[in-house]
Amino acid sequence: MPILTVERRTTIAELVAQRGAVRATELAARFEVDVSTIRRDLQALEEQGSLKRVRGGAVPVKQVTVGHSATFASEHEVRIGQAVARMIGSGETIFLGPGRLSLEVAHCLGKLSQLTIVTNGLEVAHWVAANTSHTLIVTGGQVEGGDHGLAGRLTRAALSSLRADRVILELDGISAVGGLTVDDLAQAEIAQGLLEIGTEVIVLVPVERVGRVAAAYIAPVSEADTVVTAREAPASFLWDLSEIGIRVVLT
Amino acid sequence: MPILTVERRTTIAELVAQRGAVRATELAARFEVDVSTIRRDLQALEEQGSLKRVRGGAVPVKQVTVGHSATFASEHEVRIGQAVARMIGSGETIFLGPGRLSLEVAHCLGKLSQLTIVTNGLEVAHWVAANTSHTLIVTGGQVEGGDHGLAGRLTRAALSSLRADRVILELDGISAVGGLTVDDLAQAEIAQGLLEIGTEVIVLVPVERVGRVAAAYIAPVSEADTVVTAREAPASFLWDLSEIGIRVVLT
DNA sequence: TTAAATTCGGGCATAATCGCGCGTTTTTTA
DNA sequence: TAAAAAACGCGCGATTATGCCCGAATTTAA
Repeated sequence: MPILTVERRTTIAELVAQRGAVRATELAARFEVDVSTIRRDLQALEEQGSLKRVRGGAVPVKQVTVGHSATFASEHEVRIGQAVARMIGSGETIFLGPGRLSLEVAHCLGKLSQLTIVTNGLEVAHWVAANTSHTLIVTGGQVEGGDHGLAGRLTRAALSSLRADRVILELDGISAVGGLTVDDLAQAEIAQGLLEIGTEVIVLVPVERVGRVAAAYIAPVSEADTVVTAREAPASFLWDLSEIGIRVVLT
Repeated sequence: MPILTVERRTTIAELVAQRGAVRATELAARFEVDVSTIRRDLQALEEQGSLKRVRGGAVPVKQVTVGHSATFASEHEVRIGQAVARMIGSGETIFLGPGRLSLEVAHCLGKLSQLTIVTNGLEVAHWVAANTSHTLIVTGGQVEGGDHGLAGRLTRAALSSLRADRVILELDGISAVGGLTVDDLAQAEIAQGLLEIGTEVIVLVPVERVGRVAAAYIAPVSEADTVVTAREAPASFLWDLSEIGIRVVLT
C-alpha cells in the first residue's frame, strides 16, 4: 500500500526546509521508491519553486536561519529506522532514546497511529511534537552532549513512573565481552533504568560500532531482546547473538 | 445492507480531515463499493469544498491560518523579549515557560553567559540546546496544546526539586479581579507550582491580553513581582499594579 | 591524470488511476 | 403505483506514475 504521490512530495518539501539538505538516495530509501521517482519529485518541486535541485539531492530555495548545519541521514540510518518502525504496532507505547538513529525511527513513525511516545531525546521530542499527532511524554532532566539527551536525577525519577511496550535505544558499542555500551556516562545510567521499564528492548547499532566497546557500560548483551544493525556487520558476532536467543534484524 | 450514501460521504470527509490523506482504493475496500462510487463521492465533496482531489485519492483543503505571521515575531514580542533579557544577570538560574513570548526571551539570551535555564516549553528547550551553551534543564511531562508545553504529574514532580532566581511566565490574561490566568488548565496547575520555586516572578502579557480573563485561574495578581507588557496597555490598570507594589515594565 | 563510482537524463514497458458512457438497481417523487 | 431521479457497477481508451535500463556527465579516489 504505497503512500500518495502528493503526500510524498509535500513530505520531501518539508524535509528540505527542515534539514537544509536531502540526498536523493536517502529519500528513495525512506519512501521505498526508485531514485527515478525521487528525481521526478524533485524536478516537479523545483518547477513549483519549493526547492532547488543540486547534484545528489536538493537544498532549500532560500537560505534559512543559520544555526543548524545541514545534516544528512545516510541510507543505512533510514533503513534501520524503517525496520524498527515496522516492528511497532498501532496503539503501543514506545520509548525512544536520543541520537540520530532514534530520530530516524521517529521520522518513520508517521504511518502508525495512536502511539504513545516517551523520550529523553530533545530532538526526538521536538520532531514528534511538531510533525505527528501521537501522545508525547518527555522525561525531565539535564541536557547533555551533542545528541541533546536528557539525563540525571530528574530523568531517573521520571522513569520510575513510566513503562513501555518497547524500549528503543541507540548504542555506541556492542560486543560479546564488553556488553552494551555508550559514550556518555550519564546516558549509560539512564539506559540501565530503561532496561527495566520495557517489555521488549530493541537496541540500534550503527554497523561500524558492532564489535566495539564504548566508554560507559550499560549491561551484558543478553539484556537486549532485539539487535538492529546493517547486513555488513561481522557474521560471527551476529551468530553469537542468535545463539543466546537474541533476535537479530539486518537491514 | 450498505450504508447511506450521505453517511459514507461524511465519513470520508472526516477521514480526510483526520488522517490527512486517503486513498481511493482504500476507501473502496473499506466501504465495499466500487472505486467509481468513491470517485463520485470525492468529486461531490470537492465541489462542496470539503476536500481536494489528488491522483490516487484526496487530501484536506489547505487551511489559510496564520501560517506566516505565526513564524515571525512581532515587534512587540521582540521588545518584550529584550526587556526581560536585560533584567537577567550572568550566572543566574531562570525558569522559562512555554509559548511565543518565552521563546522570544530565549532568543535574546545569547549575550548572557553561564545561565542555567529551566523550562517546560519544548520549543524553548530545543532552541536553547541548539543555539546556546547555557546549562539546560527540562522538566518532564506530557506535551499539550499548540505551544508544546509540558504538564502533568511528571512536571509537578520535577518542579518540587527545582528552584530558580527568576520565573518567567507568559499569561493569556491578567486583571485585578480575575487575577493571573491562562487558557490551559494543565498549564495553570503548573504555573501555580512555579510561583513557589522562584525568587522573582516575572509575568509577560501581550498587550491585548491586559485586563482580560482567560479560562484557567492561577493566582491573584499580587503573586507576580514584575509585569512586562507594552506601553499601550490601559494606564489605569497599570497604576493599580504599581499601587500594590508590583514592578511594571513597559516596552 | 587516469580509473572507478556516483549521479543524471531520456526512453520504454508496465501498472495504476482517471474520465466517460451505458445499462442496471435503488430511492425519491408525483 | 408508476414515473423520474439518483446511485451504482462495469468496461473502455486515455492519462499518469513508476521501475528499470543504458549512455553521458560529474564527482571522487588512486
